[in-house]
Amino acid sequence: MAKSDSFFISTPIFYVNDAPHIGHAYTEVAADVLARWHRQAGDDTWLLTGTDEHGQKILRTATANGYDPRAWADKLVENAWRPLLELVNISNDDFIRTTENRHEKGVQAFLQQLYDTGHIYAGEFEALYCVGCEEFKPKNEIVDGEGKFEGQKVCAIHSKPLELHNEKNYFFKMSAFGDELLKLYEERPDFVQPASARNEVIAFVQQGLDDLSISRTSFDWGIPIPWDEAHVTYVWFDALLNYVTATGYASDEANFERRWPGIHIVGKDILRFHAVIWPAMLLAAGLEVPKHVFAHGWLLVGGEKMSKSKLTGIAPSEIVDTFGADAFRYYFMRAVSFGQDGSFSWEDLHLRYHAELANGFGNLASRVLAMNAKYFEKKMPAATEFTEADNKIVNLAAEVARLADEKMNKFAVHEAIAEVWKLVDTLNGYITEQEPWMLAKDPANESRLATVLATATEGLRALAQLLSPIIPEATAKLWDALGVKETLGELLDQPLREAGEWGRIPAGTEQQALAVLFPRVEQE
RNA sequence: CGCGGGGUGGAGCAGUUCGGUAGCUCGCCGGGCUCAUAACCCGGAGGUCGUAGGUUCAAAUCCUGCCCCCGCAACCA
Repeated sequence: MAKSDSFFISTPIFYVNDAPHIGHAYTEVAADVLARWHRQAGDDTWLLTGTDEHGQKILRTATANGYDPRAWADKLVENAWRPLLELVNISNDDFIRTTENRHEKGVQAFLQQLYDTGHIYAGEFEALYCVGCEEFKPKNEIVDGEGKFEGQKVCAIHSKPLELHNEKNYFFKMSAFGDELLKLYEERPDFVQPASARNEVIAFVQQGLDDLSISRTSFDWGIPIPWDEAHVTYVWFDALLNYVTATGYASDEANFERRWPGIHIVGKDILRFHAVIWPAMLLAAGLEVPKHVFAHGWLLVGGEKMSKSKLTGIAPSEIVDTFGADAFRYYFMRAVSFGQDGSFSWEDLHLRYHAELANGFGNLASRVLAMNAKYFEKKMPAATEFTEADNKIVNLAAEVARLADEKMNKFAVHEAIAEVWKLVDTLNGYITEQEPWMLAKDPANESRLATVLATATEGLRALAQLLSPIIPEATAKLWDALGVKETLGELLDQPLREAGEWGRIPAGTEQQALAVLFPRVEQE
């Protein structure tokens, strides 16, 4: 069992052939925010992401473009996927590609183990196969063709004719694990989250599980089955194993011990693979199942799922170029209930950016630092006696830090942010009520003025800490402006769960000018 | 009888697990303030919680029927 403070979290590995859109970036950001939160809270954190590069479709696209598949994947990884991570500031600790040696060796070791222990058998398989799905179709996904495909059987998903394939396949005896899986869902209600996803998975498994064909012979772009090299491994079986091959399965026992089991953040479309097939594979191998599988929702545009054919697919750079990576991260984490579908619109983005980031947080930082500069020569004022109003801020900061951590632990990212934002709003109100500009008019009030501004400045410090997992760029700027690097250290080293501790900035600390954190963006 | 999500003031959402004065953000109206990114603060108007029944002292929340929207079937998290 991994140590209790181990926090290994993964995104799905992305199919290299896809064009990155805001949905991919959304998944990455969600996992990244959770990872940054836990990392900064002091947990032994590891964020994994990567790419899925095998399979018939990739082979076909590569060939069609005049590349060999490996070079094709290289190109896409470097031109599309790694840049996506940089664009939205993903702090991944590792990036695994399924074509890497460490992965292929691990997959083969896993297969061999399952084969040796009788979980894999050779079978003759003849069934209707969908090239689009890269799989033989179960009865319920085969429908009668219409129009030009009249009289043929077509795939319910792709609406294209199925091909009758007959091949020797190796099968994973997944059918044997139905009861164990149901027991797992029962005993660990938080294994699959949110609850709607769990219900779906349970209903699916209750229908009974078939064995899973895990090898292919019709093409060779994949990982060879170790005992029969005429076969390559089915892409999903291959891809799912990335979570363990990346953390040392069959290669680095100590590291594997330290990281596994992990937490998987997935899109709801690939929930079954992660909540059914994957744990069954692990159970067969005698390994621990994941801690959690969390399925997030879709981003909808104009009330519908994004679609390239309807031109609603949006490249993350379109947003980042205008509003910045922080705004991208903040917006999707705040505006969408994590686990549910969320709607995206430029209007809403524009609105929230200004109301919450620019007017709320950015302006708060700006007004406080401006007053420190104006009334205390750019130095941290020395607080003296606290009034009830000051104490309310102190208590709220501690409360908010506690609740935000609680919410983050439950994957309720949107609620955690809402908690922290209470401090932003309350501080803005506090300043208005305390009227430091009035106090400044009479030298007799100097000590009160210092206490008010010191309180507000400590509030900014707490906010910088609490928000750095979500908006790392802006909070880093704020940290610099607070001038606390020498006394408190780097922002990313600030213990998150103690963000509410007060009086940490020494009086007299020299502050720097603060650049506008969230510049206003003209409506197009 | 395929599976799933959803219908709450103008917009977007929370609340539905364990029934008990309907809440948040934006927008709108009025006022305050001037430190600040024409920002900030306070107050107000606006909803029979899709619909028809049922259970209950009490239902957005539980039960039943119905209507509507959306997703899974699209190279797409």
